[in-house]
Amino acid sequence: MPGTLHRSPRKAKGAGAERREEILAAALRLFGEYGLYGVSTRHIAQAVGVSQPTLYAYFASKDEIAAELHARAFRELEARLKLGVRDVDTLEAVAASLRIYIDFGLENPDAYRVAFMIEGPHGRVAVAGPADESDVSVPGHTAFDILRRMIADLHARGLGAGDDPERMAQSIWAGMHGLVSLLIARPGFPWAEREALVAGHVRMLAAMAMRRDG
Amino acid sequence: MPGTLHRSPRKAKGAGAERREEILAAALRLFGEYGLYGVSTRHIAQAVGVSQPTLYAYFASKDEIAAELHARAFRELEARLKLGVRDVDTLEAVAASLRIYIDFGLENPDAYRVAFMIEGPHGRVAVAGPADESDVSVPGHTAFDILRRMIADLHARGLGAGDDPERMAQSIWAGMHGLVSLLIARPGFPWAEREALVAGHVRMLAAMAMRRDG
DNA sequence: ACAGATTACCGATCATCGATCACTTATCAA
DNA sequence: TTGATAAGTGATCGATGATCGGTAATCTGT
Repeated sequence: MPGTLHRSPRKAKGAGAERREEILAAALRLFGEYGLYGVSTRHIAQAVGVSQPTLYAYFASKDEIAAELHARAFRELEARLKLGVRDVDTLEAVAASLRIYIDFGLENPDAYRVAFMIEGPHGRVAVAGPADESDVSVPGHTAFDILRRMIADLHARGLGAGDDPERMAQSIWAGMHGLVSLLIARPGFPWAEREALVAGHVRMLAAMAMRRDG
Repeated sequence: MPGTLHRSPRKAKGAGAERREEILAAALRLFGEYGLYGVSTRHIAQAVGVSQPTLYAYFASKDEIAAELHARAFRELEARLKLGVRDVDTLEAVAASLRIYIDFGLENPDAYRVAFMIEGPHGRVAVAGPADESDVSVPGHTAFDILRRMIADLHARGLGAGDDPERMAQSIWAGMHGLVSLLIARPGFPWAEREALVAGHVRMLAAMAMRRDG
């Protein structure tokens, strides 16, 4: 007698798309704690309270769950940057804008890890949507564009004149990603006090973005 | 009749510890190309030309293979740093020392990925030896110590006086790791010309390490 | 030359993994 | 009441990391 069930599916009416959110919430928590490859689809299903095949009614694969979290993390980061990056006339203002990125990563290590630090198939970072990263529609490019525009803004004001703005933006991005990813990946390292470390780091990067000498 | 074999084991006399090296070489190449979780123990065994259980005669687990590669990558990096980091009296000299780290990562992306970028069990970076990263015997701390001493050297000469040397060293390390890991992980991103990007990045970091203002 | 110990290796097998399948149950529209 | 649809399940697939008992080649001591 296969397929017999004694529990009642659909606990409440119109549970429709909420299951999908439950799955994503559980997956985000578990991926952050145990890593993408340390969590099985059965673990996720158990955390949600459904059977394992049920996940495949909402996602085509485990990677697609990670890709959705990846895309959402980028959208959240972009939303924060759009709200937070305003005037960039002083070093403190530039540093504050850069902190938005770093604070996002440190406050959402699960999302940041899923978005930036988990190796996907073939050693590449998992990307939702088109696989061609030169496509500006790929999540993450919008976030980087905000940084790029900020640097271009500074350049138009005659700051950071000696360097190509594009290169400078990439250097600054790398500087921010490096600190966030290391703080997340190596919690056992004897780091300096975090607030001072982050504050000094963003001031360093902001100063480099604004310096007038070559 | 189980266990029957028609090929001859031990092709040449005294092949003893060479198998271990063959396994490590194959694993390094495959991990770099397909990622730690994109390569199975059967793939490694096939590349070496042995059966899969044979790997377990030389390593306790797949993770131990990765851990050995991790430790070797660190030793190689440390050797390069010890040889290359000398006088740090000019900005160019400091930048050249920092380039040793970045060039190592870009020239050995397989090793760098295994050492710094692959998430291990429980989302932590896989580490050979003691799990306590505050232990200085952990691979990687020696490499960082060289950087720390260089920064302390600058500090003793009255450069970078405004900042805590330890914090500065961690910021610089993060800046280097960020660029290397992003260049490796996101090859499809529209990066600026690599040589100019790297040269500008290390000059930026070196300038921060040596600046006299607060 | 021979016997025992050691080295190096293999086929078979295990639990678990991501994924697919046929099937059942609950709900709703006609 | 009936048919369609949404939602979920147990059984099962090939592949994975790891373990087991057993075999063939080599070495050592006599």
